[in-house]
Amino acid sequence: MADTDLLRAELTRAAHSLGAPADVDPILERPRDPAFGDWATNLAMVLAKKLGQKPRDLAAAIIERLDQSRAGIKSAEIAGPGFINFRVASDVFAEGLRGLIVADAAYGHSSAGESCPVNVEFVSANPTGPLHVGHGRQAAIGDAISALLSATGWRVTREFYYNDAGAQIMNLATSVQARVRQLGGQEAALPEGGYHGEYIVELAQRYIDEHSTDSNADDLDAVRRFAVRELRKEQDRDLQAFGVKFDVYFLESSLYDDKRVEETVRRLVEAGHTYEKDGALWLATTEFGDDKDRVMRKSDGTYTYFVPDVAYHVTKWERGFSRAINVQGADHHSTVTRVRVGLQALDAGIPTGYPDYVLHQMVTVMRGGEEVKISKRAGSYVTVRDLIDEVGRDAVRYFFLMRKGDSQLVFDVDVARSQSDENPVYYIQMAHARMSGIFRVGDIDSAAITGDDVDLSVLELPEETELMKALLDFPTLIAGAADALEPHRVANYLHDTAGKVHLWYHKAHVLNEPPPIMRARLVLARAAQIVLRNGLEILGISAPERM
RNA sequence: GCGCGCGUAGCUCAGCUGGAUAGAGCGUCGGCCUCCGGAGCCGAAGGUCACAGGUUCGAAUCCUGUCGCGCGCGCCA
Repeated sequence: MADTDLLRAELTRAAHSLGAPADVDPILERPRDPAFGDWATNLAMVLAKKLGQKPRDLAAAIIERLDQSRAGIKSAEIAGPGFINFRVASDVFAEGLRGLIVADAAYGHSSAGESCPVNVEFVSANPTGPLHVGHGRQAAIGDAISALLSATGWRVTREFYYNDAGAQIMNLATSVQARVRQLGGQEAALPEGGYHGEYIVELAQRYIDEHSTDSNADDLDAVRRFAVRELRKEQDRDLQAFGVKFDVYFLESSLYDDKRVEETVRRLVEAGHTYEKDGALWLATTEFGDDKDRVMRKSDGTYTYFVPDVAYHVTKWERGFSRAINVQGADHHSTVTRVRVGLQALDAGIPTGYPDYVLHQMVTVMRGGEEVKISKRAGSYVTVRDLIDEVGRDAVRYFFLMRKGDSQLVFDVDVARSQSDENPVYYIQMAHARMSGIFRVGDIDSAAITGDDVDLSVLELPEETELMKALLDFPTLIAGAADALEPHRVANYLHDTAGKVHLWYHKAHVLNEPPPIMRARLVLARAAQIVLRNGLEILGISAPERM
């Protein structure tokens, strides 16, 4: 139903009749300057060389062969070095708006994913402390990617992987144990590389309160179970406050319980890519492009983290996820090669690029013009909870999503918490609230607006045309953002579109205008409201009716 | 040293997978409140797209090199 399909088909037909290869795929884009028209194509320039003609001559020939009414355009002009600029027939806009309103909550959605299962793993924090800002960025990005994939027809499973089995968990347990003993008045040093955050002391105190028979924390296993359980609860609370829900929580420890780790080692050995050296078992990852071989089983008999990671991804594959996406901080990028290589070494028919990775760069938190590095509770890092408490869920989400993942992000707390025009998230929400306000003040049921029997050709202001174009671009934008796994495109689109909404709102009154004008503008207001709401929905940000 | 990412306005960043005169917000300067909410709108100034080559009709975008910043490079996760 894309409004460009007809035009593209006509262009293809015209190009073929001029001798273009069978696989021509005309590209249509919005000209930078709206004065050039509604759509432009570089088709003539692309074909000029192949057909041995001058671009402008070719453009003229293409236009001549175009059935303009069938293509849904009212004019086609040659410009510059050989662009063809089009103006669409006004009923194309009208039909687009009506279709938008009928689709309502489904507008922008598609069935491109054909209900294929996809696993999106994100956050995956160790249960050794509160979630930090990096986890926050992952949570926002992972959740938005999941929403984008759902909207484009994929069957999404949001998954959280708990590293609850490794050495760092023992580290946590002994850290808490030391704090318990300190609280009991004993000399007890934190272990090497132990956790220093204030939250460890809090955990120790609660352990004492709840375990009167073990006031010296001699039962290290009990301490471990207690600490992991409490920290998982705390992480769950933070994620809930952030509005993120997971479908599956996968425990690393279960891979040991189910013997999947050993099974994976066995299969790797069987596949013939392993060898023993210095008392350890190695995987020859260099055979698959890694820069050095990796240890699988240490000389002390335990496994490196890499083995359960591979075993874990085997379960994703075996659970039927032909597509898997991992959202991680760039500080983990070395695992990308290793996991993929490990899967390849199994010779199990898993594709080379499995799983997909979306890596995001580091986050810097600024307050008062200075970098914030310390959270009192967590010690060496700022927590997600700190940010949510200070600036609110919507602003935190937006700020984590407004930038491309692969550039570093500066989170300016002062801007995020300001309730003014400095703050882009309020700007977008305000645009939505304004559209809602029109219906509220006019006492009109927005859901009853259909656009049927309304003459939309009276929407003639340039601000109205620009707004309509933006609204009709939404499905393409969503498809592109989902395809590229780049939710920041949605954030930027919404900010841009909100600007067009404000502009129009300022320029054109809706209520108390002559009935034909008012009815047409109500349709536009309804369409804008739907697009803003659907876009915010994908980002996990609320769309308030009033602010 | 090697690998990955980044370098665009004073600051924070977009730039739709190679297109037309380089875009936004903030900041600076100057305007607009009988109004469906001013949490808004309009205008101005501000650029060697890090640098040097290359590819082609056409490069911020692709390739090579140099410089700078971040992250990673363990029988840690």
